Amino acid sequence: MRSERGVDPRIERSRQVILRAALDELGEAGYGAFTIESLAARAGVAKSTIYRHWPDKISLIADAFETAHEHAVPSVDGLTARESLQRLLGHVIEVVADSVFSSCIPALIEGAERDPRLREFRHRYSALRRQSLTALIARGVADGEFRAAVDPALAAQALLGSIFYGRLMTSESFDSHRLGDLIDMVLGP
Amino acid sequence: MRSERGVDPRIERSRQVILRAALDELGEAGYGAFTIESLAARAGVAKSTIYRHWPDKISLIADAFETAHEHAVPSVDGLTARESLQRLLGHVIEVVADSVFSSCIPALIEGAERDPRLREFRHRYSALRRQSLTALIARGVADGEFRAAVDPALAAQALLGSIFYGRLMTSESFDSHRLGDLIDMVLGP
DNA sequence: CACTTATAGAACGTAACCGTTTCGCAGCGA
DNA sequence: TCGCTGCGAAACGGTTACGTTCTATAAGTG
Repeated sequence: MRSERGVDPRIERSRQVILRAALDELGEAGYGAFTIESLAARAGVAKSTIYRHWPDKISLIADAFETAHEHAVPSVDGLTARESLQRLLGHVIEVVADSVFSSCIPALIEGAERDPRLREFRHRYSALRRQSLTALIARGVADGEFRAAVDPALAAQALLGSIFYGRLMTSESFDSHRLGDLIDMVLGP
Repeated sequence: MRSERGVDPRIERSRQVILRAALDELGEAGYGAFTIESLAARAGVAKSTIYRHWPDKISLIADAFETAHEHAVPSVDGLTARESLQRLLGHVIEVVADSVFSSCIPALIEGAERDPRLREFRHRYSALRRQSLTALIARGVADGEFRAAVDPALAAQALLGSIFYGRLMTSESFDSHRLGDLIDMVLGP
């Protein structure tokens, strides 16, 4: 038995290479056409290596999403609620418009429809972001920055919904130049 | 050669049975796991019959969406813009929350990512609805029913986005009791 | 009724992917 | 250096779906 410290680095190295390739593959092939064999080819790895680390396709995909979940969220220290919103949503727009993760969103939605683990991840993923937005909006309402009648949770959903709707149902992503207008419209002055 | 009028009714009957079953299958299995063989089994039809009507899976799916596209949109004659919005969006909420079509939305999104024909359909489908909403909102703005600063297109996207975001990224669909609040928040008085 | 033809059902070869196993190698820790 | 073990590569049988072809049936037409 190996000691805790002296873990063979090949294990983690393989894991990272495979998980990264998994997101690429998922974005290109989609949830249904994602296969272990094509992943192995893309990652430059033997099929048996993948099966040594994960029991099945679902575990691997769920793992890949979890691992990629560490986002660089922009700092909002010392900003007004409106400025913070502008910055956070601007970041969402960027990520949703173009990133490895972005191209996986359709696959995530499709996968979440079939598998409870992906559904759980998707829910956690969206809930976290929505909650922080909601808290921020609530602060803005309390400070008189936004209209008093605004329901923070509903507003957060409208803002995020605008961005995701563009990505998922139309062919263009949200135009970041209109973010200010969107915030004004939903939250008022 | 047959006359134009005396077309064999078996053809159209088969088409309808298959297209209907295709939506069911698409909703249950998803875009990737959709197969001709499982569709044939579900429709109670021979595989060869399907291949006689469509050259491949994509054509069939695109056809199924087109055929199912005839919606019963509620009448909005003689209503104010706000009342019309309430009714139209209420209908969207119903459809998105629960219908054969609803369960196909994830598959449509996934499929649109892979195939230009489905992308085209999705775009047309969403654009139509968005445009009629936009026109309605513009009317409300012109009539002073909504805030003057409202951008109709942006508002339409925010309203629809709220509804679709709930369906696609969270586990709950939009609560129709909050529709009034949503409209008030986005469009003011 | 006699004809045409769409369909059901079965069989076919092909291809992809499954998940497992075996083996030789090379990177690793001690 | 030695022993361990993760890895690449290849092969395996099994399964599923592909798209095509054939035949008998039965529904439609005139």
